[in-house]
Amino acid sequence: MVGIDEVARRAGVSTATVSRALSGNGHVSPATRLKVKAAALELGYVVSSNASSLASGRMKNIGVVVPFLNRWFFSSVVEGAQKALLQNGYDLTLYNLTGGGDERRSVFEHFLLRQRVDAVIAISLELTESEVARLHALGKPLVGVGGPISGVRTLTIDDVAVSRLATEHLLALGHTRIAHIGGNKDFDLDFHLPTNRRFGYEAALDGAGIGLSAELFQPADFTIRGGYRAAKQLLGSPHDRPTAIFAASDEMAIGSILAARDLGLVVPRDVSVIGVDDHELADFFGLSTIAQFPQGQGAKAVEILMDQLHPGKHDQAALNTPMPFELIVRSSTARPGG
Amino acid sequence: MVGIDEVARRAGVSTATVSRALSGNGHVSPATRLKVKAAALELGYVVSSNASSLASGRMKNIGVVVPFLNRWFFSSVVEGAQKALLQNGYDLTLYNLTGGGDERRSVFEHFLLRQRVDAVIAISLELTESEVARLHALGKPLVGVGGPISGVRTLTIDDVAVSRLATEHLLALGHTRIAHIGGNKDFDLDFHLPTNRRFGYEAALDGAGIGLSAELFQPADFTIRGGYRAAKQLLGSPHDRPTAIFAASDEMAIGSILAARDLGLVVPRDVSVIGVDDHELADFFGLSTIAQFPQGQGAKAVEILMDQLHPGKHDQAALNTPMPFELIVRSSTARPGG
DNA sequence: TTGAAAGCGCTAACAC
DNA sequence: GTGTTAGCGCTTTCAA
Repeated sequence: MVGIDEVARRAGVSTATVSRALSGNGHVSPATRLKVKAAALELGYVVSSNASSLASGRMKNIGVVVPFLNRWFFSSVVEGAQKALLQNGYDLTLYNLTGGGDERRSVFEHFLLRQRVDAVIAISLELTESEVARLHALGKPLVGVGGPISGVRTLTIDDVAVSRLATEHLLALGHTRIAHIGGNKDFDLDFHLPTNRRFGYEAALDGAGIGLSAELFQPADFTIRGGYRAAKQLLGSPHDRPTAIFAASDEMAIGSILAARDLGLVVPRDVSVIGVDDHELADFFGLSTIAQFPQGQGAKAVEILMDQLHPGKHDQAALNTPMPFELIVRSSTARPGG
Repeated sequence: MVGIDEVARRAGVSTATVSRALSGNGHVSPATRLKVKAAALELGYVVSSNASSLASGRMKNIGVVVPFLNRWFFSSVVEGAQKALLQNGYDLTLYNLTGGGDERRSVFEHFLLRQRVDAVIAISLELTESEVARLHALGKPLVGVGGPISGVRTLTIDDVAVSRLATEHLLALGHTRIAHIGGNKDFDLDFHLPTNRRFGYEAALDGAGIGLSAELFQPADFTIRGGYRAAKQLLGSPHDRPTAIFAASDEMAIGSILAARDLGLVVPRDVSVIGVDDHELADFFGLSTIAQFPQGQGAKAVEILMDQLHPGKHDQAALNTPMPFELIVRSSTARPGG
């Protein structure tokens, strides 16, 4: 590996100047900078991140903690964050908590502590108090995406508004018997969002002067399979079948569409279905949905961290921008009986 | 941050001894080791990975390069690798090439070179010659998973055997008009496996004395949507409709099942469908498939790297173990007309 | 604007 | 088995 001193010699300057020219910290005359960059390029020099980090205290590395990796939302957020980090010259170190237990503990008690990251992004994570404490003890910037972490700045769509919008879309079409498939209590512990989505649904019905009825709610686990089961329950009822279903995730909505088909119902003629996410499969199934943009959320998280890490370097990101969402109407929703 | 010298003072030993006791390198008396560990725990000491890496040349970090993250196979491999790395005290730094172009170049020309990783795992990546050259220039262990990299040890299932097995399953059930949905040429450039899967299919038919016919092959892009389109083409044919479809991925197989349903065909009565992967949705759709175990592949890649990084520490992993696969029969395959 | 030199916190010879 | 000490390769005062 070629080191900084070789570059210095080649460029006829000191190592200090090379460091300044390449990192952009401190002033170097344009001429020198050019010489140094040329020398570095010719020699194929790349800084040793360890030496640089040790000397400067900057790691150029962000830790990203996720509870799962093989779910659309999580991997999309990571993808968005990765791309943004790359552009800023940062690495992304991934900590996947799937499996829980020991792994989870060692991530918080060991891995995150070894001075390897400048900041942490926690995705849809419900953390214990001691975990939050450890994170704060790091003394490093921390931002959450998609899930509430007590005392931590979190990027998330307004779940109440999202589900209200979805429900209002159905109401506007003329539906009055609207079922909801949302998170069950177990899930709630980890995400909290199911509850909020339920609130929005209830608020919308309320606003339309429609009473809630318990048999129009089914809990499920945010998967296609879970949505399928829940929808079968709702649609199998011989009396007063709902004419529309609002599922708190696209995967559950897709499960609902499949359940409807298996019951011989035609979507949207017999039942309308709307989800939340704009999952990659939503388009294929013609699913109406409220899109959220997880990659944008990942990128935004990075932007905020960069602001904190390099104050003044970027335009200060508005710290309380709510994340955008958008109703996308496809072919799974229509007027009842239409 | 508490440093090694504080621990040394607290334990009444030198920093060298602390280093030895904590890292397990070099000999320390059991009594001393205990004292040191206790002191470290009390003080909440965790080594600075930078200082450690700089001094030792070991990064305790593996780079993982993936072309996509939000596909089941990739995220599963990463998950498996992550878990195995964690157990070995290693971090995982992720490089996602999605988007290609600039990002891709900077990963190879910058990020991987800054001495941050001890080794690299490349997942299903078709690399250019110059990229392979750069990787080799790192002088670090390198292992591929699921895709062929010229001159690099790669972990993969035997695609020919896999597709032969799938096809033979259909043949054994009595099918003779067996269609195949495989990769198209564009995809081939990146993966190569489609071709191999097609070979196995052809070999199996050949072995059964059944001639190939061009209209029984449809290219697709490994997604549900692609499989759906391809299957519509195959099953929509008014004459000599195939009685079975072997799709080179579960996602395409699921697309085929949905296409069959939309055409009014019943699976498996009118058409049998088999895929490859054992995707998380396979079970839900009752899909017969050849399972591969991506998490196991990720874990295996780590095992091999650990062997190379710490010779003698682990049992030498047999370097040429082919990755396992397994026929899983569910309800999407049956005797023709059954 | 540039150079000299003192560390950053740890590991690994080398001595004892 | 343990301590002493010289770096690892860079960044950053401080002086010039």
